[in-house]
Amino acid sequence: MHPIPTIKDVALAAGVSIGTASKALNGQGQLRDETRRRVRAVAEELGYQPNDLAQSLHRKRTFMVGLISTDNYGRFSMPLLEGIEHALGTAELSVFLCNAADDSERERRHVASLLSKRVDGIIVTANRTDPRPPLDLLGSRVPVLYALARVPDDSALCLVPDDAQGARLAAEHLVGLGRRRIAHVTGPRDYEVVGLRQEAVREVLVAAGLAFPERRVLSGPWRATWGRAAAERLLSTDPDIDAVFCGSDEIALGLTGALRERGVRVPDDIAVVGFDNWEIIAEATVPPLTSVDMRLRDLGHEAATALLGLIDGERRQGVHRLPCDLVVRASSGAAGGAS
Amino acid sequence: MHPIPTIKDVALAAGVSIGTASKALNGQGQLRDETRRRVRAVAEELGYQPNDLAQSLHRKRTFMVGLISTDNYGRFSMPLLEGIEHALGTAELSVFLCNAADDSERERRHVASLLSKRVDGIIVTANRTDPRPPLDLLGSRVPVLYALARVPDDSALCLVPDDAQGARLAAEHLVGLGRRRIAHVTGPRDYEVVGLRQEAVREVLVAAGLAFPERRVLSGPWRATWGRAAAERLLSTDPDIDAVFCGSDEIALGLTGALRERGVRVPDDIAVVGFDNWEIIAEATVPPLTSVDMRLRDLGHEAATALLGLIDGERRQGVHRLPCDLVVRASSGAAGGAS
DNA sequence: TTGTAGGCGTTATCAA
DNA sequence: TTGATAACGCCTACAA
Repeated sequence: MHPIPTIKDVALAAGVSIGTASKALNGQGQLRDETRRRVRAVAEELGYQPNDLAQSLHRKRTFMVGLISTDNYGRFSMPLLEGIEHALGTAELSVFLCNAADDSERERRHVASLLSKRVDGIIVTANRTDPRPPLDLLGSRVPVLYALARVPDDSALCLVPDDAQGARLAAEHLVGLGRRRIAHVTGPRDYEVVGLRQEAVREVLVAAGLAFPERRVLSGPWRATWGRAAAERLLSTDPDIDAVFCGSDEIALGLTGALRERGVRVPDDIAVVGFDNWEIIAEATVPPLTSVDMRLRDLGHEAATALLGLIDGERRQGVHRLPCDLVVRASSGAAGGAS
Repeated sequence: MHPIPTIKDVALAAGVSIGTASKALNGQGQLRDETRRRVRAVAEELGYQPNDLAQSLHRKRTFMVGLISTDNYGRFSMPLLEGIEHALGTAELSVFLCNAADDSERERRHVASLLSKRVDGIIVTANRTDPRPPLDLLGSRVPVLYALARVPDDSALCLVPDDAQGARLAAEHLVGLGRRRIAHVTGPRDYEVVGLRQEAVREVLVAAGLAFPERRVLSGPWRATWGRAAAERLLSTDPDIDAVFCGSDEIALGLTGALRERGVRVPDDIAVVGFDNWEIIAEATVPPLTSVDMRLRDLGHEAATALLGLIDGERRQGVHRLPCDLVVRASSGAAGGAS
């Protein structure tokens, strides 16, 4: 039994023709019950596994999709992957992993390979939602969906977190807790989300009749060290702030640590809210960090489901922004937040 | 051009037979140069992409491999994935992602699916190196390789980091810097690596004529909060220690933060070394953390390469332990470590 | 130098 | 109720 048994072997062993064996195994056509059972028994015994390649050749679907990621499996990819893989897995689709690592040449090669394999669709993921060039489909018409990524093309379907809404959640949370002088320590200005979130915060504060002067928006790298530096700066230039909304949990971790070392009590003196809800970081923070959750796993799930829709001929397009959650822990000083 | 062009379309458009077109495209057989060129030109123009499924059907290789991960894309998966995908990508192999999430039923289904697709091989990854049940191949003979995972089966090929050697690096580093009273704050005892590392540390200390009493080995969860708790415990029960080797960077982060808040200077009073070299964490630590690097990306690369070997008929087996690195930063107080 | 025919493993149509 | 036969898209002897 060295060679993998084919349907031919099954047919032979069961004493029927190939066609009959096929019907028996797929429950097609009219067969005597006994025949069907016999064929199936033989197949079982031989450990017969239908050859997907041959099947795909015949149907017009392969039940395979490509997943092209343009970042190096960063922190965001994982929950996204999980959601995608979960949704597709339940639909019995298989996923091809392709890491293009921002190299457009590799991306082309991956696309070519996927097309050769006749995947039913492609999902493109990135680690930032700023527009990227559309995937070059090499003339093909495969359905494509962008998750946590955006392209300038209006006919494309893109799923991204609703950063503005997430920021609003955070700001409203702090305002609702009575904080009046809120600072925003965020990432580099050339990230679209930095602008979106900042505007959202401003709207909330203005609506609450609170000030939000320029000096309370501090922009720097997405790192813990920047959080520390920002803490120093805030304490020296704007010592009366009572809350900080950070653009990432890393920043919040650094900031919180620096505040504590300076004797500032969190959340009593200054409440802190992060963004990303990266559990490891949020729970390593002291006290544990209230943070905005982009629900990337759900986004991945949604993306996969939407791709299935596209494959089935739906025509959705445009940029869809999925709502974020706020996960409340102790750092913001909300009642019961002592997680 | 709605339907994807096949070689038949190319042949037709080029005015040759299918066989001739095939030869022209693959550089087989004897053809007039002009014919070859013409066929290729037509193919190019039509955007012809050979159908991999059809090709795979009669070569005996699909150039696809399955990647089964049994953890939920944890932190270790990322570099591992990267290494694997990179190595296989350069070899023009495609990777099927399968997250079994420790559910043996899902694992079976994934294996069945992979076998149906006639993958050339399978890589199994986990997040801990304790023995797991061997993959049930459903009777098939596909080459399998375990990366960052181990099975009790001696004929299997498993690649894991050399935790003992890594721990030795850390211990020797500290001893070399003159530290004499070294504690080890590590993970749960039921992890194999916890025992391996602890033994390695002991050997190094004993060889250096240093004591390593039981009370200096503190075991708990792999989390920052445990690091904090351990710091308290050490300061109260064993206040004269001058170095701590932590079982993970998370633990080290928590421990270091707690030490600083207690007024202990790191590294002057107590040097700290972590394990994992998780950059985000190591650099969020104050001061930046010296840490053992398991070189997972290399391990992934190695794994993929080894799998290619198995596919080509090599017969490697057994557990191979790949050496770790020590990445020196400021927390251990080594000269020049002020990264 | 090129075309034909058979096969890779399956499914579906149509006779028998 | 079952068995040929023709695809699916491609490759490779072998024949012309």
